[in-house]
Amino acid sequence: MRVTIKDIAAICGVSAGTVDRALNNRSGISKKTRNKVLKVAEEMNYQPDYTARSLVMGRTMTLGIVLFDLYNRSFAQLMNAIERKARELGYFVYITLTDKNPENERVCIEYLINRKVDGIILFTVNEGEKFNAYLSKFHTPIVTIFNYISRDWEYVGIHERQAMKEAVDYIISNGYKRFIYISPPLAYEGKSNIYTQKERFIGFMEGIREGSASEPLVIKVPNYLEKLEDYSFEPAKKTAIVCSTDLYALEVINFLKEKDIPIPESAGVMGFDDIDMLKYISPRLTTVKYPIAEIGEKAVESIVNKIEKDAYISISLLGYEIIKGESI
Amino acid sequence: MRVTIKDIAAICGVSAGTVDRALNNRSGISKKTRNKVLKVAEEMNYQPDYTARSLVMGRTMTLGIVLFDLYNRSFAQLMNAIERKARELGYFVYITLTDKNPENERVCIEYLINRKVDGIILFTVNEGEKFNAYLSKFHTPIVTIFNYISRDWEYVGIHERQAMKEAVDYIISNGYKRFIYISPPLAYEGKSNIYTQKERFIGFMEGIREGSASEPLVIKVPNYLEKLEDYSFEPAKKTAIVCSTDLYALEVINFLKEKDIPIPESAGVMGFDDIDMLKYISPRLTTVKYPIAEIGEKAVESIVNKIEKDAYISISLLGYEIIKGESI
DNA sequence: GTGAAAGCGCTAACAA
DNA sequence: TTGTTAGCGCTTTCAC
Repeated sequence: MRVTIKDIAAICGVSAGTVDRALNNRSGISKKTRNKVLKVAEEMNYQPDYTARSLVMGRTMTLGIVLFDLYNRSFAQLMNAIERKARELGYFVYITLTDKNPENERVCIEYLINRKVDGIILFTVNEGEKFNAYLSKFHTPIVTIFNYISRDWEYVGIHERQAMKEAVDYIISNGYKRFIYISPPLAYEGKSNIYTQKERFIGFMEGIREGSASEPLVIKVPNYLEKLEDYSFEPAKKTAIVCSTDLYALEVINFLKEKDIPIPESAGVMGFDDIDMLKYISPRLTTVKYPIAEIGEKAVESIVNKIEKDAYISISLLGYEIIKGESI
Repeated sequence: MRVTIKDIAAICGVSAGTVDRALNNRSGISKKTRNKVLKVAEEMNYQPDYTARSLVMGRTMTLGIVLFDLYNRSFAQLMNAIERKARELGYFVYITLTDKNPENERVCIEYLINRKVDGIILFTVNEGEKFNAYLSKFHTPIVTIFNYISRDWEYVGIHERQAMKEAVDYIISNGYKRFIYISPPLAYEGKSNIYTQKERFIGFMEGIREGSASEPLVIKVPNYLEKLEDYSFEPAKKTAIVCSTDLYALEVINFLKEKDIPIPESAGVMGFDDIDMLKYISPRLTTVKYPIAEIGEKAVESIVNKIEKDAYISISLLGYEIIKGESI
């Protein structure tokens, strides 16, 4: 069996309370006893039982992370940053993946709550009043990232809308007149939280209007490449294909290459996210970069502050940058 | 405060034991009482406290995962598979990242042990007798993936050596006479567990010998691209650059493109891993594919079986496949 | 400075 | 069928 404080107490001829005082650096114990206890604990390779401690303390030093998967965007980098920062602050990380299933997400949240996580970092696919009320029930600190829910929850992200608008400005300044916008997630409007995607789209439309560009073709279907089949790409009427994430942009690039449509002469391509794989792909994709690791770190810092000092660290929206590649 | 079984017991006018029987579907309780308890629990939105249950049951229904990071190879896919399978079997997943730091890895393992995870899936960077003994101390089920430790621990992986040998056979059959092998991790020999990388290298050398190819240039340094600077790549003496992972191969491809060295005419490139990003990169990299998700699933199944039925499901090495791209 | 005792929320063995 | 009791390993309060 594992060594417990009782075992140590028996060997040292002291009480469990005293062992606790020694082990956890509490006051009201003599140097001599402390050293003796510490030495025995060391010798016996004592390892504290956190489940017991959690029960009595009511906290677990654990953060729960809810993502829909690890494929998309730069989630791997995000998780890396979260895990590192969390452990730096003494916390452990439960990760749960929801597969973009709203109901599944609630299951995940309840699992985390029941395991008494001290806080949750949530990239939700749920939305609305009802969900908001649902979250409130738990009285657990929650920080949302990417998909916004409401003012009730701390939010860490970037100014998606403005970033996309600026991207459009940049494209227009490069002489593009016609636009295609690709964002399949927009089809989930009303069914799932697509805040981030909607913001990007709004920013896109703002840019189009202010730049007096002609009415864009907006594609919201999963088989978006098929919709490009009939489109006539010609150098004379430069078309920019704006994609709401890099992964769509990469598919589009593959599509254009297959059709021998020159990039960026006949068709320009714009991405969003600046995933790290881009450096291996030519032409270098023009895209929007934002500090993904920082989002993770800030989220952790904020929630830990809430846990320990009962106040979130309010984060203003983080910066972004247009990466000027060869595809526009 | 949270609703506890005591609250429910008081309201229903029964004892805590009875509530427990109802909630956990145990025998020895009348239908009537059970329904009443269930109804009240539902109404009060009772949520069980797993920390308490864990303490008394001595298990947490949690698996700990130890990886060095999420950047490399197809770890995102691996984690996805592990998380999904684990939750399917009723387990939750703690993820810890070690940054390839052996000492850090031990800290992670102890954290997991102290949090009483029921089992650990370990992609270790440690090795040797001492580490083996260290792990034995914990009496916790462990399944190792990728980096092998010893017969003491269940292992899930592929036949790396044979896969690489077959890759070399394939390259030789394509008329390559000269070889360069790139594997910077080999420099950590003796300092860190590089089993997987060593196996691949051994397989490579076996292939070279059996194919009677000339002595290869083996590069084990981090700045491996510099070592290629002086090499003369010519169509007349076709050289194959074999990389121990796709990421090195992608860097090499970028390098060759920059130097205008035609692929595969003057230099062929071989990767290993078949990371999903390859489909966006041209030329299509020739590489070795293996079922990464299956590795995760099998590891989970095996360890859960050990936890619940005290026997690992022994996994024979999983299959692999040479993906014939355009780079060889 | 130290010990004794109560209790965190739940499970399980034993009585009734 | 149900209640009672005794913990799981730790923290914390209150005596001494």
